[in-house]
Amino acid sequence: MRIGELAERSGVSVRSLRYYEEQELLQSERSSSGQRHYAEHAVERVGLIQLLFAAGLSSKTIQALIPCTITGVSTDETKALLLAERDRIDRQMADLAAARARLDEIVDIAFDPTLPCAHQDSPEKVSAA
Amino acid sequence: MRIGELAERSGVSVRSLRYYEEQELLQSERSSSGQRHYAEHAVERVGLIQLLFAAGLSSKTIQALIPCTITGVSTDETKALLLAERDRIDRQMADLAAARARLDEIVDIAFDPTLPCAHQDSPEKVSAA
DNA sequence: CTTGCCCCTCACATTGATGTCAGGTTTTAG
DNA sequence: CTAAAACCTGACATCAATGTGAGGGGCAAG
Repeated sequence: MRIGELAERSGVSVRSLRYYEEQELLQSERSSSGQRHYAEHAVERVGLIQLLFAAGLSSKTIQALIPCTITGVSTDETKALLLAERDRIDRQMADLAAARARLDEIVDIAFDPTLPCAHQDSPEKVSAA
Repeated sequence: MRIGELAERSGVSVRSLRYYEEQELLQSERSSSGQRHYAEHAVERVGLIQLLFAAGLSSKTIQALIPCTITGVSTDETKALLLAERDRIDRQMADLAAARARLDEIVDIAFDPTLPCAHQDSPEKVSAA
C-alpha cells in the first residue's frame, strides 16, 4: 500500500509516517519513481510505534527496542533500556495517580454545594458589581 | 525567604520559580531593591505546581485551577477544566498501562534464556565477523 | 492532453518548561 | 572596604513530534 492508505488505516498523518522512516522506526520499499510502498504488517508496526510514543518513549529508544520486538534478539543495552523505560513508566503512573488524587480533592471542593460559588453572570455585571 | 532558599527547599531551579511567577502561578513580595521574598507556604505551593506539572497540566491550566485550590471558589470554567484534566490523566494512565504491558512482553522475550542473544563482544569483532 | 489527486523533498514553525549566558545591582562575610 | 555570593532582567537555546507550505513529479480518468 502507499503512504496515504497506511496513514488512513493507522490513524497517523502522512507527515508522521515519513518522520518514522527518517527515525528508522519504519521501513518502506520505494517504487522506481520514488514512492513508498508498505507491506500489510506496517499497520501493526505503526500501532506499536504509536503505543510507545503515547507512553513517552523517544524515537531513539523505540528504534533501539524495535529489533527486539521483531526478532526477539536483545543486547545488554536493549535490556537495560527496557527496564529503565518500564521504571520510568511506573514513576510516571505514580505521578499521574498522585495528581489525580489531588484533582479529586479539588473536585470535591469545587462541586461541594455547601460552599460559595463564583457567579456565572456576564463578566461586566460581576466586575461592575 | 529569598528565591535561592525556596529553590533549594522545593527542589526546583531558580529559573523555574521565576517562570512560575511570570505565569502567575506563584506570587512574591519584592523588597525595595527588587528582590523576591516568599512566605513559608510558598514551599507547599511550589510542591503543588510540580505535582500538576508532572501530570502534564499546562501552566495556563494550573493558573486557572490554583484559586480553586486556595479559596475553594470555582466557576463553570474551572469545573470543566478539572473534569477534563482528570479525564486526560485517566487516558494517559491507560496509555501508560498499555505500553507497560507491551514492554513486559518484550522483557519476557528479551530475558528468555532459551532464546538466542546478540553477542556482547566488542563491536569491531562482531561487525568484522 | 488535461485535470485532479497523490506523492516526493526540503525547510521552517510550533509548543512549553527549562537551561544558560550576559551584564548589572544587592547583600553578606571577612 | 572589598570580594564573593546571590539576585535582577532580558534574551536566546533546547528537545521532539508534528504542522505546514513551497515547488515539483507521477499516474489515472475523462
